[in-house]
This record gives sequence, C-alpha cells and structure tokens, in this order.
Amino acid sequence: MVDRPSLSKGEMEVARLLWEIGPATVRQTFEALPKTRKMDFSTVQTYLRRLEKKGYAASTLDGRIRVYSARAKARTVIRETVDDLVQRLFGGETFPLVRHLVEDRGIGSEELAELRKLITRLEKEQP
Amino acid sequence: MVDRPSLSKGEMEVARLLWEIGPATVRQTFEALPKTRKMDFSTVQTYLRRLEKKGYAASTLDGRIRVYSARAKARTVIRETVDDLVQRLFGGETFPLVRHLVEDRGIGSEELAELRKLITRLEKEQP
DNA sequence: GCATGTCACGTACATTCGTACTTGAACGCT
DNA sequence: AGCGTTCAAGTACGAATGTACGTGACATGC
Repeated sequence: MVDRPSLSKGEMEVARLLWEIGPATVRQTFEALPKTRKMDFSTVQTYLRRLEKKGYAASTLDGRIRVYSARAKARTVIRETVDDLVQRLFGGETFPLVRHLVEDRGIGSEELAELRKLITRLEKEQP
Repeated sequence: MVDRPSLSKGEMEVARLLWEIGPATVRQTFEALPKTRKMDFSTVQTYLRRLEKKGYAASTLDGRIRVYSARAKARTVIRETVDDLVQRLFGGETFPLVRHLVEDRGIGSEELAELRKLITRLEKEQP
C-alpha cells in the first residue's frame, strides 16, 4: 500500500537494529551495531533520520531525547527487498536462490532438519 | 581475489542478461530485457560500460559493433551479493532468509520435492 | 549518392548514498 | 557558576546511481 522509496544498504542495517531492539534512541541503536561494524554515531543518526523521511520509522521526543521506532514490519520490508533481488538477479525465479543458500552457504544440520520439517508441513498444506 | 566495486541494482539486471544470453551486443542485451521492463537502449549501454569499468564484463569490437561478455561468474557474484544482503538484513543468519523464501514466496510442489532431495544429499555428505 | 536508421562514445544531470563535521542547546558534575 | 558531555538538527560533499540525450561515423535501401 504505502509506497516507500526502497532502502539503501546502510539504511537496511540500521532498520534491522530497530526491529531487533525495539524503539530506541540513536545511542542505543549505535551501540547495537556489531562490534566489527565501524560506523560513526552521527552516521547512525543520519540513517535514522532518513528512515523516518522514507516512512520506515517514526520518532518522538522523550524529553530532549529522540526515540525512533520501526514503522514498517520487518516481514514486509524483507519481502519487498528479497522480491526485488530475486527479480533483478534471478529474473524472478525463487528456487535458484534457495538452492544457492542451502548449497553454497553452509546450513547447519540442525537447520537442515528444521527445513525438512518445514517442507513436510508445506506439502501437507498443498492440495 | 579481484576486488570489484559491488553492483548496483540496475547493473545487476544487465549482468544477469549477459550471463543468460552469453556474449552479446548492446542491442541483444536490450532486447533480452523482460518486455515489462522499460529501459532505454542507451541506458543499457551505460550499464554495460559501467559493468566493464567495474571489472564484471569485457568487450571487444567486432567490426564496428561492440560485443560484451561476462567476466565474473554468476555464481561468484550471486554469492557476494547474497552474502551482503544476509549480513545487512539478517545480521548474518542465513536460515531466516531460507525460511522466508520457502514459506512466504510460493515454492511449487515440484521444487519442494527437489529441495527435499537436496537436503537428503547434503545430510549424507555431512559427517 | 542521398535519406534513414544504427552504433559507439562522450557527456549530462538530478538524486541518492555513505559518511561525517559543526553548532548550539541542555545536562550533570564539581 | 563553570566546564566537559551529550544530543538534535542542520549542513557538507564527493561518489555512485538511474536515466538519458547529442554527435558523428557507418551502413543500407532505394
């Protein structure tokens, strides 16, 4: 429905943090960055501002501190983003991407088992 | 090894066409676009030029016509691209993406079966 | 042998992105 | 009360991106 400009890579990272740690200040978001990910405090601030402008986040002032919260559901954004990738890189075919993930990126054996269960469930749901 | 600048969305679309139709002229690439995808001839030309500059393609003149061919393997580029996405949007976890694909984007029952076989094979290969 | 169409190549240009610095207000410690 | 700390907000700025036009060389049907 809402038609938002799509997220850039950097915005994505910050959006993910917002989903993960819930409503958060710039500082909290900044601190939620993977320790290996060097990004300036003010860069995070900029991304949050941009996320808000694009409609992915909302913010309010709590005293003099601004608190950001996600406005778009992770699931929705993931769907949109992955759809786009599948279109562009796989011409719209989903399966090759699944195969790539399962085959080329090590999926643990526990996860393999879980995936098998998932498949079984889906097969039952199909007529 | 080679460290190329990453592909932009538009460049990705054109790179995919190159992989698909092999060495190709601008026009052939242009014509390989999905009919629904409106993109100017010269835009395709620009993307091909940029792909070459970035090291993803090579070209030679065949008479006065320039022929482009892919220089990076699809598999490699896909790996790099997907790795990046998984990092940014899933914090490095592969499985949630697989689940999303299998659950939220309809995978056909034939493909489900194939996926199951794939899992079985992988499980056997594991110690 | 000219009109028409096709290319390569260079150029353009507004927008977005990545990344950050600056300024000034408010806070909290001493 | 003075000083360092912390924010919000604005601004910066080059590089990348999406998208395309213009020009001049070449080709091809008439």
